[in-house]
Amino acid sequence: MVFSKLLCNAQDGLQAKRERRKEARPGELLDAALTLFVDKGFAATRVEEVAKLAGVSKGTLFLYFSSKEELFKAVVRANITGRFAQWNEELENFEGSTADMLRYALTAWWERLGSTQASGIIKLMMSEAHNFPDLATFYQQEVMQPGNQLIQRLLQRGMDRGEFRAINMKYGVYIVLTPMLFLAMWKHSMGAYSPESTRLVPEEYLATQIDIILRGLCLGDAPTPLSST
Amino acid sequence: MVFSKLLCNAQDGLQAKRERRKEARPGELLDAALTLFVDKGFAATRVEEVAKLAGVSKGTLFLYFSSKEELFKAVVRANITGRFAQWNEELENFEGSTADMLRYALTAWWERLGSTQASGIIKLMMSEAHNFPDLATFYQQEVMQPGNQLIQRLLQRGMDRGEFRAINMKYGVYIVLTPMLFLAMWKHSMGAYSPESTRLVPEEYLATQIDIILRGLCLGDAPTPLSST
DNA sequence: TACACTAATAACCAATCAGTCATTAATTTC
DNA sequence: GAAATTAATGACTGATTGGTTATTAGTGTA
Repeated sequence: MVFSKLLCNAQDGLQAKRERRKEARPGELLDAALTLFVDKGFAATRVEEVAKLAGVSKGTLFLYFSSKEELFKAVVRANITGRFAQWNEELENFEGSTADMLRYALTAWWERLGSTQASGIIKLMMSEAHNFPDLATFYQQEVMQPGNQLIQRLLQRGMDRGEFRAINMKYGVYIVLTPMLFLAMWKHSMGAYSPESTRLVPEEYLATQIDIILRGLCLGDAPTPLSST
Repeated sequence: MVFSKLLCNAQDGLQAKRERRKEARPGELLDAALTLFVDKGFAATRVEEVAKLAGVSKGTLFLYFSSKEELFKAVVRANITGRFAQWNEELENFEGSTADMLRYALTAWWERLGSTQASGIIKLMMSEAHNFPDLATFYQQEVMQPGNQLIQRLLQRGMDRGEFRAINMKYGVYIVLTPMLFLAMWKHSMGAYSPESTRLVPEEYLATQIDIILRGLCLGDAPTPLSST
């Protein structure tokens, strides 16, 4: 995070000395853009605000990014793509039960992505996908697809080892995906407006969801009343 | 739906005769606004487009709605608020098991809201809540809060009758809420960009989720490996 | 210190768009 | 069928903002 520097630049009103820092600018602009896009959405964010938060003029921003949309794409690329390598490896070498593996995967997701600013990008994508088809396609290929495969391998392991019951793989993936996406969305939208009594603590929410999923997924007789209508 | 009329008005280029229809205008404008807001989001929708789709001029729109934001509020009011009366009553008088009641509630939600244009409003609220605080508050009070209570009563019934195991009520509500919100979001965002092989069929998705939830919620021993890390 | 190079700026432009209002015309009344 | 009423219009305004460019100034070199 280059943020203390950023804020410093932006703050002092008295004609901050004009600095030439060709290397640092793109990263600082990207950080500023992430913050504002996450906070206000794509359309509502003004490029001039981004520039200001990064401590440069609007003209400078366009020196490094050819348009607002390119800036957006760069933010996504910088923050999400490429996280999967480490994750894949970790799970590849996981030793314990698949139930524990699922717990680990979801918890790690929360700690490394969900609880950080990066989760705002997920919300952003869900919110603006429809208005930026090419970005949606990019995100689908770079993020959703690898994520899907990762979850799928996890579930397959559980079934292969006789820990999980056999379920339709497609919807199994969504079972795991759903609480993650919900959490990322909720945190950045209605969550802020729910009254104290119903306010969600992310870690507790995740724990509950994991518990339900595992009860529903693991082998064993289905409990009491499961008659279909 | 007043839509055939709408489209007809909007279509024929040759100077459609100026009509005075004070009663019909608001409803037609509301329908047009719903369509465009759902399709493009609040910020990206131009009031002039709404007017055009409704077959009137922009000036006429402002004759019936004092601002774009008021128009948005009116759309929410017309499409979501007030659905709860019928629903509450139906569930109040429900006879069968609580598992069946949950199945019924979620299926009914899908048929009456989720599968219609109205689900777009849910997506819209999640997407733009942060930028329109007063609207978010309104939605929280008029939609989220009654919905919460409805689910809570359902879960309480299950526990009171010894069908569900005792769980923390707050997170129990989110267990039921999550798949609904996910479905509404997904359908209007990334869903359109996922490849055929992972494309979700809403009814099947819901059925899977209900199954998992009920296995996780209903009484009975927790299946095989549930050791915590 | 003078010069060359280019990072950074700020004034500017063109387009967009929510909201207004004087004017027009459909309908009702007498 | 003329006058009165008001639904509907569309040209206009003012504010905003993405993007451009001529100018300014920091930095390294000789």
